[in-house]
Amino acid sequence: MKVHQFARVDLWEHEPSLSLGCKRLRPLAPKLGGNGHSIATLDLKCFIKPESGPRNTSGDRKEAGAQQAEVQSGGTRWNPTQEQIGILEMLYRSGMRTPNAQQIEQITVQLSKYGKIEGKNVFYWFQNHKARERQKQKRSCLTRTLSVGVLSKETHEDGVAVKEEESYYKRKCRSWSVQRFEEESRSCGGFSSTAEEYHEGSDKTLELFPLHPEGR
Amino acid sequence: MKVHQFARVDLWEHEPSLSLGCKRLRPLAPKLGGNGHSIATLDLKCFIKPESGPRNTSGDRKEAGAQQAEVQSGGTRWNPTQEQIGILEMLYRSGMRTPNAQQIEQITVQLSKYGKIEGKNVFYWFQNHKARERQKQKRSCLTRTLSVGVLSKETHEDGVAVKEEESYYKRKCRSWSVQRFEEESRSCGGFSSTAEEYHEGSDKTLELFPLHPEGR
DNA sequence: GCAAATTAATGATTTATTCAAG
DNA sequence: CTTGAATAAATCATTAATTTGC
Repeated sequence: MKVHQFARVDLWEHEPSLSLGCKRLRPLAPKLGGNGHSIATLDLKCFIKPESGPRNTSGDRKEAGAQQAEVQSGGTRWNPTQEQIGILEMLYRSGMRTPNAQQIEQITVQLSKYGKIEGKNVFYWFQNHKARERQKQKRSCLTRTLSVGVLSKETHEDGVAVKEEESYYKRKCRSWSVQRFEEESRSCGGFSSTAEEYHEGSDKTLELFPLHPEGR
Repeated sequence: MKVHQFARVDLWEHEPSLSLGCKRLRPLAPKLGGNGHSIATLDLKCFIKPESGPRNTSGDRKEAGAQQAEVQSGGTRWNPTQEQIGILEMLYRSGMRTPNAQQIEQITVQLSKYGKIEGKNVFYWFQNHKARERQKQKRSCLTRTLSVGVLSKETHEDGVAVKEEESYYKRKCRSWSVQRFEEESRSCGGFSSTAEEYHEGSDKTLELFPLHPEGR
């Protein structure tokens, strides 16, 4: 293990312009742009832009010079339109789970036709949808203690073949009475029919994009 | 390999335009002063740029000399230099825990003087450092049931809770038969996951940045 | 001493939880 | 109650340390 020893670095020595505080900060252009940067083999959220934070109810202080973006319709959280949701669900059903940066970008571009939207919304949507789907499964599985046992085909949870050794789940007890189901849940019939997600033999591996390389 | 076919929705009909969402609009005003919650404006990773793909560097084993930073280029993972680590730790000690986008950007700019680095590295560093600090605390707390606090010297695992983890790791058989004991102990009082802030002593009066309000 | 074999750290991602707007 | 947003925990993967046989 290394022992860090630092040599009195003089932080912020130059660049007075970065005057910390809530003063003014220079634009700081995003670094990408230098050389060939369009490879994009991976990676994701580059979409959560600074700001968009909830605005302070008592006075939304924006510092001077802030050209503040387009009105954002309220500035709160994204409120997806039906079209947007429809498309997202379709993508989800088709197997997409964790879109990478470019995919998110593309999706965002498309969805923006139907309403205001940012990349991070897309990113979060997939995160949440995936998580809640899983959650629902678990709960469902628990509720009806079915022992299907048959379908352990393990759906492609991720659009990509899940080569997980399965048996990863071993989360601890949570609020729901679940817990002891932890072990079982993933094998609880690779997604029983309750949810409307997968259904229909769409081999889900249809993938609209080359999904994330994802070494795992 | 599978051939991707896609759904009927004619998504992606046009060209991507590739402009990456990461646009930084408003400067963002720290919410601080708010009441109980509202994470102010934290938002983060807008730094993981698409690219930086892992590059297989056959060979290129760098000699572990006194210093090896700088070139780095290889393309694998970030390998912080001592200076970088020093600065990061200093910031951490001064109270910074979850820097927002701008802060990350600034830090990155500064740290790049000492070696190649990207914003996401900074982001991850804080995430990991914070998490591991907590983890260590927990472990420590568990090990010695006392709460004398202070000292936080080291980790003498007296076998109290150190052995259990065998079962926790059902990784694929790695070569190592490790048994790392990183685990829970949720019962370790005084350390709920929603704990406020974990300040180890230093009463950061220093604040290089407007510290994150950190509501939670 | 040295390099392969192990082990400990820790960078990078994904998943689970939490919070609160609507 | 649903779900967008954000954070924390878990976990995967690679690299530096360290140990070990020569």
